[in-house]
Amino acid sequence: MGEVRQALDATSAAASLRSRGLRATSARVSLIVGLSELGHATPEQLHASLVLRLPNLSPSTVYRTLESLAGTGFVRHAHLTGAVPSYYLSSSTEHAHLVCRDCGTVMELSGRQLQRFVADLADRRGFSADISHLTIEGRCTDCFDRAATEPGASRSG
Amino acid sequence: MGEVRQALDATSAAASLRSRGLRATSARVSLIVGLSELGHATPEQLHASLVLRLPNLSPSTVYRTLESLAGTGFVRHAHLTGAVPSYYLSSSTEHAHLVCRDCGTVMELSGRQLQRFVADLADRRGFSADISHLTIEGRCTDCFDRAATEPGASRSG
DNA sequence: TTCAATGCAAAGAATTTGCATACAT
DNA sequence: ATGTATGCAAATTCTTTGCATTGAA
Repeated sequence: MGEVRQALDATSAAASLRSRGLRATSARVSLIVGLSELGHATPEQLHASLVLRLPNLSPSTVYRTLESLAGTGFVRHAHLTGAVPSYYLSSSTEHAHLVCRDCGTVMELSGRQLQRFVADLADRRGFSADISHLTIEGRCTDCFDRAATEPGASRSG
Repeated sequence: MGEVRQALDATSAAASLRSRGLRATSARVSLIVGLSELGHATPEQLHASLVLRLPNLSPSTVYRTLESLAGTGFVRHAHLTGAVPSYYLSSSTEHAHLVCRDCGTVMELSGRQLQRFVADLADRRGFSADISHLTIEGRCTDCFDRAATEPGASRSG
């Protein structure tokens, strides 16, 4: 499920915040560190995770902080689970997401791997795709094989 | 915004319902006709549109009916606007959606046009993509050109 | 007649907002 | 000291559920 990307420590999280003109409060620093550990998380998931350490962290702070961080480009969101936005640190290079609908695994698809497709779309349709918002649902290798092996039972309904 | 696909008349909507073992109530028939006119719509949009003609159509009926129609494959949904599912008649062939984030136009991208990309994904990542859930955000030709012409102003603000 | 489908209203869940306080700068 | 960011609680919004009734078959 969660792949650790770059475990961001509190010190550099604070520095990043200040460099963007945001205050390095403990809630905010914890939120960034937590998000870097989780990889991708919805506001609720993030709050649930952080509240274990910060018992009086309020949901509204999580919502507001994520929005504020998204405003400065510090985090981005994609719609990995359909309804609710999942946030992730935007420090890595631009990428789309592959989401397995059976096991929930999230994989990244680099811009390079999408290059030809994006160019094709521009040529044929005149459409300039924003790949950082792109989520591709489907099945990962394991779940695909499993589904072929055990016909009838896949997972959650 | 809305492109008319195949305007489904009430008679054939009723017939389609019955052939799937569903009852052809007036609310349900209107919902299908309305959806075929709108092309893509969220439950709320659809209710707002239908309630003009059916003043006491309740939101819950729209939610329940869409779910029931989705269960029989009569409609599908995609996440065109991010948070909320947009429904559309699944009568046409499998396709993904291109959504312009500036003007909101929704275009279809046929499975054929995605073939190479999907094959690539399978080869390189072992990922079996479900293109009917695929939504690609970006800018259509017009909005792209407009953004280039009028720097600074992108959207209806 | 029978039971799926509906409308209504209440419940629930998720997110936003108002405001006094706390705390980073 | 200053004003951003926070916690709390209330308010909103969206969606689901319970239940008596309607109406398609």
